[in-house]
Amino acid sequence: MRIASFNINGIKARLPAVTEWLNETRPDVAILQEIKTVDEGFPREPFEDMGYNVATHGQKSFNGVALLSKYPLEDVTRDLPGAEGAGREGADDTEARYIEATVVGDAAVRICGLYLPNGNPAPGPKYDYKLKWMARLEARARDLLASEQPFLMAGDFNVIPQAEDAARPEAWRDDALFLPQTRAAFRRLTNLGLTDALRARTGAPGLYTYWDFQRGAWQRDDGIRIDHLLLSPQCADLMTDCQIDKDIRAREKPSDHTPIWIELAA
DNA sequence: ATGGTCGCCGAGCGA
Repeated sequence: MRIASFNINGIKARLPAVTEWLNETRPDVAILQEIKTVDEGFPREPFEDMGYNVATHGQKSFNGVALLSKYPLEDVTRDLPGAEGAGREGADDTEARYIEATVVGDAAVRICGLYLPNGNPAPGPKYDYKLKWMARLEARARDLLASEQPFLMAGDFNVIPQAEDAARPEAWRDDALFLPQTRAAFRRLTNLGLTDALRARTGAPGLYTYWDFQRGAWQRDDGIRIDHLLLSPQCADLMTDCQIDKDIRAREKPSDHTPIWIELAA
């Protein structure tokens, strides 16, 4: 089972690029971030015509996540648990950043698709929201770990885990993506026993998933690794490959991110 | 030091 994650930066602008990528790489499951539309605005038909089941959690203009799967999407849930006042008016998290579903191939895998808050500027309320969100994600990981079912958390974490994950780490020193508190919160996830799939496969530096549209970042390979696949122990046992589709970033009208994928014996 | 680029939509915000 091949599972890919891709921050597409707007489905309305990216539909041709996304369908081309899917046709070429044929992932069984695609985890999308920043669809930037309400559910009704998401073009389900092109994906359904390619054999994908579709589940979205959208909002107007910003954020939004989606799951595409050749297997049925079972027990779909939206929103990360733990928001204060969740489900009521005035709840403190109204942003569409999280979706979960179970897919069953040779084994059942719980898929958690996420678009973690950027958090800039830091310090400030946006950074506080990011750290709270990461604490809620840790709590969700603890609950899923207790169930001992294979699961993975995948998406745009907006976290540069270590200096080697940036071409110019000094440029990110005061950024919400790289501040010590951010990296510590990410480390709490891996310390729970979740495996950073790409790092488990290779220690090579210079592997990035995002290059800014500005300042010729792509041309200079001035990138950062912020899109991650974190695997539960039972899921990591099944991994046979993990790679970044770097060439997608070089195409016409690209997203500023590029896909990352894993192959599971499931 | 500043400005540089995208996508959302139709002004400015978020990244």
